[in-house]
Amino acid sequence: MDKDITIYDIAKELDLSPTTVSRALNDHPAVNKNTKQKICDIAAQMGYRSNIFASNLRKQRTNTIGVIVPRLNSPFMSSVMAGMEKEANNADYNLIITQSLETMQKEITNARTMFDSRVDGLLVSLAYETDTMDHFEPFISKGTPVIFYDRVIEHNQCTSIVIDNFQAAYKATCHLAKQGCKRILHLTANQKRNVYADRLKGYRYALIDNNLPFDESFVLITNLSEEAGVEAAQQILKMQPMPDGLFVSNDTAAVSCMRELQKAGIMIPDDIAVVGFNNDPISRVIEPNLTTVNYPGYEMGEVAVRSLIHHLNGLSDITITNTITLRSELIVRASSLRTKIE
Amino acid sequence: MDKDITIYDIAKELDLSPTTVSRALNDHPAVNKNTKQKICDIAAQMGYRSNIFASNLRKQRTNTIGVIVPRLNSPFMSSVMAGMEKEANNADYNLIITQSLETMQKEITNARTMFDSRVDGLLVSLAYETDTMDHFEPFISKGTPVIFYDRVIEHNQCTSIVIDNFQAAYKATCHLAKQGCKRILHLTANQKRNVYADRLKGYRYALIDNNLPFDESFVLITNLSEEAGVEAAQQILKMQPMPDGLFVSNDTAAVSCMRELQKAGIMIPDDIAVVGFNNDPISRVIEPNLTTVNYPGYEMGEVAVRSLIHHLNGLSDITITNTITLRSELIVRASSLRTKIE
DNA sequence: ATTGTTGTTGCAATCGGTTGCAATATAAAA
DNA sequence: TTTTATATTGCAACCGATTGCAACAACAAT
Repeated sequence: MDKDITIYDIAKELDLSPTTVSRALNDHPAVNKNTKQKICDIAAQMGYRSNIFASNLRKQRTNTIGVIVPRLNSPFMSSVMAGMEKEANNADYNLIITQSLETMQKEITNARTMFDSRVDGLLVSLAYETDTMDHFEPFISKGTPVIFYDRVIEHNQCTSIVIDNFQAAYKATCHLAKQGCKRILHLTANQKRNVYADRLKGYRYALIDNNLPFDESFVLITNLSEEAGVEAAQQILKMQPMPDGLFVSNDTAAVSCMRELQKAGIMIPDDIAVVGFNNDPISRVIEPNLTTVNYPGYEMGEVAVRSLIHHLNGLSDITITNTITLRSELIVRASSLRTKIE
Repeated sequence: MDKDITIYDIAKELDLSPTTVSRALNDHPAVNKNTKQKICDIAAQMGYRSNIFASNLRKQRTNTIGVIVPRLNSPFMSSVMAGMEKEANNADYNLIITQSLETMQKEITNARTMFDSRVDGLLVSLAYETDTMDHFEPFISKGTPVIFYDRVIEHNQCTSIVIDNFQAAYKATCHLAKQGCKRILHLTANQKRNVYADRLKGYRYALIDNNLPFDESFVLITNLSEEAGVEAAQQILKMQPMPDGLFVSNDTAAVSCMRELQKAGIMIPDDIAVVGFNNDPISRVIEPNLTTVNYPGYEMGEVAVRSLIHHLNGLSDITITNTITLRSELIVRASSLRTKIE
């Protein structure tokens, strides 16, 4: 197993040309059946493996998909990655994964790496901060497809894969209103990102439709970390009057906020009803169980990769498709259910 | 931005040879300072980017690390991935990630993919089922370094990166014994894997050292999924007498088991004290908070990549290093603390 | 016997960098 | 002035697979 076997070695062995060997191994129709069989047998026997660099160099295609993700270690994003990996693997594509850690700087560097790696396509979920698309232009102008998922942006050459954040937030807020909440606070993140902007909008429309006043001081913009949840709770405790409903843009912050409120003696859902977002495992563990929006991460990953590969194979065209919206649903649990009202 | 710029284009532009251009861009010492400067300037200006396939083809090196992981979507593994990505990115390496989904079949396919992709090194955490190492032999005999992390196996050419599972389990079990538990049940997984075999061993030694009898029916082998936790709870409820202590090999199963027990009216920790493993976020959310073993996933990922790259750069030799053991610690929380005993 | 068709194979160029060795220029030493 | 050392640069082969085009054989159609 010292030196690598090449098609030249196989060719010499069978007294054929490298051309024929190459064709045989790629199942080209213009090769005699017997010859093909013989070549494949010998190849297997000699332990041949194709040199993908030579192949890529020649074919100008890499069979590699680049993924830029804000953070790998969140339950939602790791589900997305798992779904992507499965689909990519099925279609014989490799995945190169990098994380932006929510900074635009790293996102730009990552994009550059992907570009240099000549990925066949790029899947991106934007960092909190990102406010320019310049780093994706090289892909566009080279014709490399770019698909945004979850944290997306409008671009006339790129498909976006999302859930209906407006709708989800609208329903979540309406649900709180139905439970009798009059002063609903919204804890969310950077408004540059569609997911948070849309949710805020959904929240506002729901307030209007339920004849509740909108109060700017009832919208807290944070990074939705565990700590942010705690801080939000401390702020809430100081409010006069306190909110009686809480709609948080992710479960991590919702849970840590709930716990901090509980520590201060607040009863959930009676004093404050809470709704989260994502349906992370913790939402089913916290007491009372957290009402949340189920967010199909795994499917989102699958769909993203599948769309990309379809496009690469010419089976569809993502420059035409604008947006793919996946179904999400409000899962009502005890954290927002006021039995007395029901 | 239509056609890619090559070193030939730059060469022509400056009336130099491609050789010199290549050398200049790689900061080769045998190139005149001024020439180098000029070349770099033009390259930047023309938007040149190196074709890594041509380069890899010639250099027989890929600057890519392969990672095989059982599942991407677990809090522990996604932390490991995050740590790996950070370190790899720092050192200008790419990561190709695949998941075995706990089957040996997929692990073998993945290894094959990695081999074909000619990764410079391989990081592996074994699937539950795996019981042969044949699929890693091609790497070994080609001199491609392989490092195992977490779910490891003894191999005289490979370094393993682990925590001291024996020690951790020993401490966890002793802790339960100190809390007055006399009948401690151990819920764990496939004994093919070091992590679970070592923990069982730690559990057994702890029983001995605390003068507690070992009972085979008190060791449940499962896949540690959420469902497995529920089933374990149902089994436990049927036991006569019931265990009064529970040491579970991960937090997911520990939590779902606890909840099922609580549903049946069991008081935790008074009727049954529980210890988990991993320090997942849910362990801090469940009521009562789960005592668990803190498991440095992020660091493990960092260390794995760092060791690999050091080896690749000749700064160390992983065929000499046998095992790198990271620190872990028992985090005592309410799920195992019996105040009356304290 | 001639032309056409189909099936199979090979030639040679190509993808874009890298590198051993030789060539040349320039400066320093004899 | 000649010799030797040093600094720069280029030639040409190479890495391994792919592919347009031509070549050739075998056989059918005319």
